[in-house]
Amino acid sequence: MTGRSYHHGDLRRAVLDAAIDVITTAGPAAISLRDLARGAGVSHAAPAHHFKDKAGVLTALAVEGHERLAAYLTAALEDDEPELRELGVSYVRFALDHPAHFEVMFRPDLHHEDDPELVAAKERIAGLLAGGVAAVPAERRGADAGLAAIAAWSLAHGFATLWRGGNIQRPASGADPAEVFRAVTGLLFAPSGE
Amino acid sequence: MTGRSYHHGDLRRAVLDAAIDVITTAGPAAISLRDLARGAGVSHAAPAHHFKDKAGVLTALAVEGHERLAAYLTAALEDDEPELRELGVSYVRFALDHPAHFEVMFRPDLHHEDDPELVAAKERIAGLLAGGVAAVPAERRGADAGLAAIAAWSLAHGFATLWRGGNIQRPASGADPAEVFRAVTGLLFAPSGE
DNA sequence: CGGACAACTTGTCAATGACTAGATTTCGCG
DNA sequence: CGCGAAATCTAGTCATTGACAAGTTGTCCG
Repeated sequence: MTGRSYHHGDLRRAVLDAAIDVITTAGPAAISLRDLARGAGVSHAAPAHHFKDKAGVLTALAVEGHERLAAYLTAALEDDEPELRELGVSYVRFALDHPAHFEVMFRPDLHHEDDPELVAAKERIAGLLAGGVAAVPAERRGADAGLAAIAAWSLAHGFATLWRGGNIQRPASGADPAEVFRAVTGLLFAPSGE
Repeated sequence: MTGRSYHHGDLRRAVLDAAIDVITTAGPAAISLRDLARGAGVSHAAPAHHFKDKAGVLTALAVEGHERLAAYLTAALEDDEPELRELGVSYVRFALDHPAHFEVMFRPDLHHEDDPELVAAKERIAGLLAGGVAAVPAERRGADAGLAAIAAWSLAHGFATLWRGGNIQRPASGADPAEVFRAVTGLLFAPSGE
């Protein structure tokens, strides 16, 4: 090894990390393959060898995001007595912890929609959510588990999205959004007391 | 008037409509100012006079979207005995009727965030939602109206977003998403029967 | 050691966003 | 009515970008 020469070592990860940075601070519209290449110290065409396209980079990010989300959700489900609420809280936490991934994951126009890895990752998430909801006792989630899954996912996803966009006026400044979300779920899933 | 000559007549609207078309079919990442100009039959720099920027076009679209959404929501609130559920259904219907607007409205990185018109339009929506929720009898929405508003908004927004992204497996193919959403709200807001 | 393969570079091309200067038209206002 | 200012649009330019092609360097395996 003659110092950093021809081969980068792990260009793929370097590009992904740089993309995460840019997206986090300036949004997905601001990424430029050439800029990512510059940041990694390689030529402008190097990234194309790992991700065929610009969309390829974002597709890879989306896949990675789904994988990380899966980790969050499985952690919440590993609890002895999994609660629907905690599943949602995990979802929200993921969105806040990994904003760049979250940003790209649900933007089909930015990536290769039919990428097999992406499709598989999406299915895994859907399965995790459906399974997690179904595991909750029917008295606490209604008769239709499928509908309950849609409700839970919608609530968590909407909350995370709106919060990130600054559309939700924070009840108490500096409040932990995940805690706010917890309060919201309490309101919805147990309106008759608790 | 010597036929269509120098002045277009309503270039602003023509550009916006063209943008709506492109976004609807290919997403916001696919718009190009020059392309929009071509579609309107004007020179490549003409749009810049109505919308300073590319972001300016999207900002205008976001403002317009908020205005249309406000119309949907006020219509739902004009009911004699406004129901929280119908407010949500209106929200979902708007998202499905005007996908391009909806797509842009919650994407801060695409427009000029501090545009006064945009800020005002956003505040109007937030006010409508908060007011609509507060008008619902406290027994049917819990004690904390602010929290209820967040819940309702999150649910409707998440559902609309996920549906549009194809993340929700349609319970019955061809089902009206707004009806599915109605079922979802029934599940959440009245879990103890109804 | 030799060739196949992967990783990277250099060069190129059309397209784009933004900017400038100038042409044409409309409109306010005396 | 008429003139000048402002609005609208055109034409030209520049740096940047994504994609592609062809060549270079390094690695690995038989």
